[in-house]
Amino acid sequence: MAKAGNHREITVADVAREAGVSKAQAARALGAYGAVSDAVRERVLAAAARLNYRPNQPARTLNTGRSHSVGVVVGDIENPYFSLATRGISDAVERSGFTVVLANTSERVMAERAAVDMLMDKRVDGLIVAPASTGDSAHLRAVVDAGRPLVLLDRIVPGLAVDAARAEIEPAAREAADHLLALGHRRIGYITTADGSDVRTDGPHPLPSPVAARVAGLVGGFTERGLTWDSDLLRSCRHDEAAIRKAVVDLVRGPRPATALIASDSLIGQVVVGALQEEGLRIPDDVSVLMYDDQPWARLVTPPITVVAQPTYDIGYAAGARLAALIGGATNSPPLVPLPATLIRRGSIGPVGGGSPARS
Amino acid sequence: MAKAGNHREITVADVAREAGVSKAQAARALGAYGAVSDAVRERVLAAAARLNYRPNQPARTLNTGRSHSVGVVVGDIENPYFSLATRGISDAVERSGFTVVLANTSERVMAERAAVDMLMDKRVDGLIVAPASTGDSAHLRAVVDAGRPLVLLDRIVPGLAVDAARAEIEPAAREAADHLLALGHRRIGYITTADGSDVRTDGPHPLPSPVAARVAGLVGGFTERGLTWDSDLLRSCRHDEAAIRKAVVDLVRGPRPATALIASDSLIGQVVVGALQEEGLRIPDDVSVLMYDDQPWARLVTPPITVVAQPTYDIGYAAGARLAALIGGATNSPPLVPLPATLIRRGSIGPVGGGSPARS
DNA sequence: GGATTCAGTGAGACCGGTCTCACCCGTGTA
DNA sequence: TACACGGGTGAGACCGGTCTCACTGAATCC
Repeated sequence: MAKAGNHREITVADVAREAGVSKAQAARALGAYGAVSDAVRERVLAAAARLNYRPNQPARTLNTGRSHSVGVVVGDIENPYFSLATRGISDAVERSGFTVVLANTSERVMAERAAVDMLMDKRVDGLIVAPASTGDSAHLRAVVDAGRPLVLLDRIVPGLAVDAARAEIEPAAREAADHLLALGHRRIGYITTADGSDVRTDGPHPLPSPVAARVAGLVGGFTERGLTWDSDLLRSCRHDEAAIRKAVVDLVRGPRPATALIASDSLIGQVVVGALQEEGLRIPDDVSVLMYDDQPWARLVTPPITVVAQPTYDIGYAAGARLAALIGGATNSPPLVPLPATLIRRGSIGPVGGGSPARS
Repeated sequence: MAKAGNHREITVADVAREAGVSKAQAARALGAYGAVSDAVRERVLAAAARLNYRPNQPARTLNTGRSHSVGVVVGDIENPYFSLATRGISDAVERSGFTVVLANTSERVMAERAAVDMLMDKRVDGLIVAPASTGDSAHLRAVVDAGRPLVLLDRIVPGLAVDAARAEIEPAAREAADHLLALGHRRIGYITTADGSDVRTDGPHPLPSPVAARVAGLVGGFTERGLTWDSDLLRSCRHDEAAIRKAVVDLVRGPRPATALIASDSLIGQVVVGALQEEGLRIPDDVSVLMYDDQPWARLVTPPITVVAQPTYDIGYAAGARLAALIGGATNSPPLVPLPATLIRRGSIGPVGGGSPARS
């Protein structure tokens, strides 16, 4: 009585008995493989329908090795970037008959490792991971060593030769930098929540993480003009509203205030815009704002926010489609290419000193 | 060579051989069940670590019947409501060692049925479903008949006696109605994307879907004052931006224009605010706006939007926690109670005719 | 001191499918 | 007519775990 299951599960054996054929034939008819006569197939299918038979996937997985599911490991599903990308992934893989097993990591490498292990134990057919760190990727290497298809999302891991679905950020970042510089901005604050270790403002970026690409575009604009971007203006804070607010205030109220602020994603952008409003600073008269990731609300606020938009859904879809192809063993499927990101000029970037001084 | 798996999987038998014990003992040590001497356990664990053994979950599931995963079926993960609720679910069930298998239905009952079937086939230990329809719930009934724990999210299905994690919408809806009525609004448009069949404006609502609860609160405010809400003002459109825009224009530009608009969720709210801006109508001077579901951007637009906020994350978390308890067979776990929704007054609702006439 | 208990152990059945293999039988071919 | 071929069939091994069961030997009991 402990288990409510007085409904014993219907198995192929039951169906076979009902249809008056062997278990093997019933399985063949139900699994649509091997040779089965029309008469037998019909009888089996009818019996299955009568008994309301449902196949046991884990049993099937056990000896085929295929689970028809893919693992998706993201930092945080409540982040609009990831939820939209996940939708794309989901749409793509479901077309190929896969289901999505989701894991959040809260951007913690330890949680990511645990999630990857668990998904591997579940024998997912493939994995899509938005790696929390560019270093510390032994668990990802283990995935490819085990021969399980892996596609990265949004971020690249140096030295890990796997496909990555992402946007080509740097040109748009550069365009945005040019836009700001042309309007006289020199003190441009950059606010991100990535770990400091992920961002390098020095030296070349052979395999940049998306944040590094954003920063690289900015730096490129400065250097081309013989200027240097003051890297003190880079604020890498905890993913925490108060920390972001503090960074904003620091940047715009400091001794040498920033005249423009770049938010590394839309979650940060929300806080930046809110903090500026609370500080009584007008956009773009007092402070110009650029946000990464377009969101519907960016057009709704006053002024509408200038953004660098990524085709997030498409990135997710491409990741899912590519993974499905890899699982299918399709060697002819083209590898992933970065999708273009575009600068959308709206009203949140204006000339330096466009308004009356905010203070003093 | 077709299969890349030259790395044959390590099994308990391999570990047993390596440790010099029987398969049964190795399994017991690894699975932490049964009686095992310290010496054997130590040897087995060491051997497992040496061979880098990982358990095969599907095999485990096959004969325990437990997959340690729960299915989550939502309309659309890219909807902020669902992505936040999913995060809550995920956090809750992961605490109990479950992983989340996600399925989007695009609010189509057919897709929902297919998703539920697939998840049942995968032998998920329990299911959380945001049902697309209040009717047509045979597939959900089948879940409970099969003895598999089920928790509904956000919506209720009449006649289906299962827990539902949701907000108590009606009081807040009523408060919002009173707020609008007190400011003189009589022509209040309501825009939703639910199927028309889900909304009843007539008769009692013993088990209302959330949309019905929202409408019921509105209607209640009218009837208490001896007024009637003109149900022509209810627009139930396809989930499609153009359709929503058209509904907005119809309502505010018709022969007897609405003076206030209620958006049934934040996705609709975005479109409503955008459409109003494009129409050159000022909020709240020309049209007042109420939105369901608070979103960070609602505070950012000018004026900030008055909303009915739900504790979405908590609703998801409660659903996940309850499901985990049900799976664990905990009969002492309290059933779910609706969480309070609250009206947050910001600046988007004003008196009727607060501004100069918009036209004519 | 003999009976009882019980932790510890290994053999092997079992979960519900898939798949190999041997076999049957009707047809086409030499 | 003898033989090869191949679709259709059933018995049973197998996937990788769990779990029952019988058995051992040491500790406990009377």
